[in-house]
Amino acid sequence: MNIGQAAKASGVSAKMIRHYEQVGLVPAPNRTEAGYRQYTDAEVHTLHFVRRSRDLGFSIQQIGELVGLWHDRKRPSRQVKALAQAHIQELEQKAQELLAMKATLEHLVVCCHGDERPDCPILEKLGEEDVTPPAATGSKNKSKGHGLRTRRV
Amino acid sequence: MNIGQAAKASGVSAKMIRHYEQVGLVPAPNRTEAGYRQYTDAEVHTLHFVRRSRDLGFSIQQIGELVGLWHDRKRPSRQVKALAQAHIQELEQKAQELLAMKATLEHLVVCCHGDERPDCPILEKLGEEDVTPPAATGSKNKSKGHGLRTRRV
DNA sequence: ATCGACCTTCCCATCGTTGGAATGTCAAGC
DNA sequence: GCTTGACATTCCAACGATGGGAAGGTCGAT
Repeated sequence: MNIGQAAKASGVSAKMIRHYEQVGLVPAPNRTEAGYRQYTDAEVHTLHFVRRSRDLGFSIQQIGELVGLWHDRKRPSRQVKALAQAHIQELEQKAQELLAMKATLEHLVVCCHGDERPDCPILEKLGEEDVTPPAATGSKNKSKGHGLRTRRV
Repeated sequence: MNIGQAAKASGVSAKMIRHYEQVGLVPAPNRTEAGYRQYTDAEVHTLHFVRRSRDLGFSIQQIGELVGLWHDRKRPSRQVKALAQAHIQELEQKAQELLAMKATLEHLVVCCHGDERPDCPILEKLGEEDVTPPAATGSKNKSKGHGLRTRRV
């Protein structure tokens, strides 16, 4: 299987397959004499696994761990579960941050009549003091870490 | 005001102030003979505005528009409101995507006993067919655009 | 004069993904 | 055979926002 077919079969673009190989997320496949990558079904399967992990928002590094655990038949399921649960926490936190922003913005938006007149409470509030006064989520977690971005498909 | 003071006063790091200037988000301030940037209160105010917009998850480009509207005394508030509402939509969509991932993952996690035994439904499901079967959010919106990431503070 | 705190510009890294350019290879048609 | 088009290869750069650091200039105070 060439990289193009592997891409179609796995749902990972050829570009990304090469990238994943380069960063060591997946092992380098065999090559033809001309240098073309040749993928076995097992390798495509791994790529598919990676793709679905990515769809769940795992970072490359986390996926690396998942793939490692996946290939290790003796891993304790505890490890996998812990990884997944930690990720659930991240997802929850990110979502709450976004929703907090949304709430703040909605709070501003309802004050703005949104017509042809120039006076706009949204801009005024943004220009004045602290936005986000209403009900901080309690935890002072302002999320420092890596971005946790959603797929762009 | 030097850039350091402006940074403290506005909540935008000196690094980012220079960056914003470079990408044209804020105008270049006057300089001393030695080349030091000098910020007026009005400029610091603009930086503060930028900072708070950033806190609400607006992209650089959107903030550019907001700043433009902010400085234009005659803008119709309708424009601002529309911009804000569009952003609310983005935030909502992103949050829902994250929560959908979370739901899927939780669905996998409850199936895993998470002990010392190696069999793990999480990995099995990831390795098999389509994850995310339970209740797609209806909209096929897989969010293509720019990342919409949360601040790292 | 010298020290430390500040400023300047420039380059690099992150994270995941995509784009392009320049070049090489394969399989098919004429 | 030879051309053509669809593939493949590599390398280099970009996005978004931010941080880190080097190498050097400037300020204020002792």
